[in-house]
Formats: sequence, C-alpha cells, structure tokens
Amino acid sequence: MSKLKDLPVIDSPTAEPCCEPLAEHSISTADAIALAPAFKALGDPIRLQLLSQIASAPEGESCVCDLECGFEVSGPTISHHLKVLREAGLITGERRGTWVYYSAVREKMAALAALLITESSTATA
Amino acid sequence: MSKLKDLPVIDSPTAEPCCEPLAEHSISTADAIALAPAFKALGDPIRLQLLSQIASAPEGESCVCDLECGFEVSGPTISHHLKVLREAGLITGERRGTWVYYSAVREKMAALAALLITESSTATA
DNA sequence: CGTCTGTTTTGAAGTCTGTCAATCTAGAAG
DNA sequence: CTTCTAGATTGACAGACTTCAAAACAGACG
Repeated sequence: MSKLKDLPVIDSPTAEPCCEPLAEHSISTADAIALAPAFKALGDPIRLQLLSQIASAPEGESCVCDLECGFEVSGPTISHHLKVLREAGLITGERRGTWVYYSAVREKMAALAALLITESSTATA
Repeated sequence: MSKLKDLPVIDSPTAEPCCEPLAEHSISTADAIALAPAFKALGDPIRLQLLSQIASAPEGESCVCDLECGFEVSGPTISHHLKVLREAGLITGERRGTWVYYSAVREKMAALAALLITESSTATA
C-alpha cells in the first residue's frame, strides 16, 4: 500500500507483508502486548499517585489506610486501583493483621523505564 | 476516613486533609494529572509498537506509509493512534511533500523513564 | 460467639476508548 | 484544472474503564 511506484514492485505476497522489515528493529507484537498493560496501569492520575506514595514511603511500603487519605475518591475505588496496579505487577500486597500493606515492585518499574530509555537512545546514533 | 481513633482528631478542614503529609514525599496531584496521559498513551500495544518503530527507525523518523505495514488495523486507526501519541507529546509529525514523517520526542520519553527510576530508587535508601 | 473496623468484591450507571466505513484535505502528477 | 495518492477527520458502535453504593470478607476485640 505504499511507494509502489518507486520500487521494483516485487509480487511476492507470501514473503514480507509489503515493505522493509522495519518491525524487526523494534519491540515485537508479543512484547508490546505484554508491556502495554503496565503502562496502561500508570495511565491514571490516581494510580500514578498511589504508586508514587507507595514507592516513596519511609519503609518502602504503605498501608491502605494511609493511601486512602488525600484522595477524593471512595475506599472501594482506591481498592480497585490498587488491584489494577497489583495485576499489572507494579505493586504487591500483604496482609498483616488488620491492615494491608503494599510495596512497589521496583524491578517492574525499572524494566519499563529501561524500555523508554532504550527506545529513546537506540536511534540517537 | 482512617485512624481517627489513634490521632488527636484535629478538626481543621482548612489545613491538611486528614493524616500526615505523605503526598509531599511523592509526586503532586497536578504532576500526576500532567504525566498520566503520556503513560496512558503508551498503554496500548499498537501505540507502543508505533513509538518503538518510530524511535528505532534508521533516520530517527518514520513515514506513515511504513508504519501502516505490519499492523492488522486499518489506516484510520493507525492515524488515530498517531494522533494520541502526538497529543501526548511523545512524537511529532511533519509533512514533506506527499508523505508525513513522525519522529520520537526523546525528551518526553526520558522524562517518563526518569520518573519511574526516581520512584523506584527513592525509597531504596 | 458476636461485634467492630479495615479492605475487598459485586452490581450498576455513566464515560471513555478502539475500531472501521465513509468522507474530506493536501500535495503531486498529468 | 483535473485526477490520483497519502493521511486525517467524522460518525457510529461495541467493549472497556471509572466510580460509587451496597454487600461480603477477614482479623481483632470484647
């Protein structure tokens, strides 16, 4: 569907899709599908703040009772967002007695950051 | 909404919300609102691949005609996703003659990565 | 055991998002 | 000027997301 006039017009529909294998230089579809949910989880201001508070907590973990303060949403909503972050692999929750404590998964956060840095520096050459 | 029994129950609605100023240690609500859209833009596999292809292109930029290859979605859908990435400040588009070329905004990508690295290393101490 | 508090789950309403078909715009070519 | 191609826009629809009220669940405490 592109530049068919400037090229030899190779008629091999069984080979490459239509143009140069550009996709080889970047992440695969499978990787994109695997990584997108984590970014999507960060795509909400409340979740971004929740993760920020958890990651920057003194002990490296935060109680839900502390997290619920400072937000204008109800408790169940916070719980929902925490679940999203948990399912995205960005935080882990642990129940200790009455309260539940969440801590950030720094590996995951670093992996996402590395992807952005890699992408932003690969083509700088 | 929490720990009201353990605390002096300060009744000053004009001052802090309810508990310790935890939010001060992490990003502000305004920052969260400002940064979340960029992460949200990355929260789609197709957009993640688009940005990856653009950022890793030989010249640092990609023509839409090249980008549309390798995806199972229609042209308008690609155009829509490029618009989302553009409005998120992750890419910029430029028309040169017949074709439109997109290039990645590495500053923005690095800023998002830095946020994740900061968040993941701040509490490591 | 019964109750109280903290947290999660469920159900429902409203909004947003991803996708395509159809249409429109911008530049190149004749 | 007309026509053609590359992209973008519009309109519409199905599905997902955010949110809260209500209910359920899990420990602690009496």
